[in-house]
Amino acid sequence: MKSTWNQKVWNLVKTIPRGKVASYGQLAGMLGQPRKARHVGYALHQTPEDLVLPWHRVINAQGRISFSEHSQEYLMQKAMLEAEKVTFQDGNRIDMKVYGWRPK
DNA sequence: CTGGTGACGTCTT
DNA sequence: GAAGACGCCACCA
Repeated sequence: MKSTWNQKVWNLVKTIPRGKVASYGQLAGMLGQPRKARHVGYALHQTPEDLVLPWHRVINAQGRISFSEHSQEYLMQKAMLEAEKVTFQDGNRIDMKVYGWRPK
């Protein structure tokens, strides 16, 4: 099977350690395509239901969840992160200095 | 092939 | 700090 962009993204997201978070732009940069940050998010949106991914560990460059605060997705993602001991500042922002994934 | 869409990022007011 | 404009390009109809 040919490797599509989506599959590369999914494969990378699977490597994010528990308790850490990464931004869309950061993931895109790891794939050698810093300008495709938007497509990282798009790829996650296209994730099949039978594929289990730690998608909740992916946030935007602002350290915020990209969903609306009123959405069910936002609440679920936040809950998943807090379950991994990831705390929020001001109730809705993540401190990237502390929880940012720093791969070597 | 063409066009619309969009879990984003960066620059400019 | 906040808000708007623009660029980016994979995927789908």
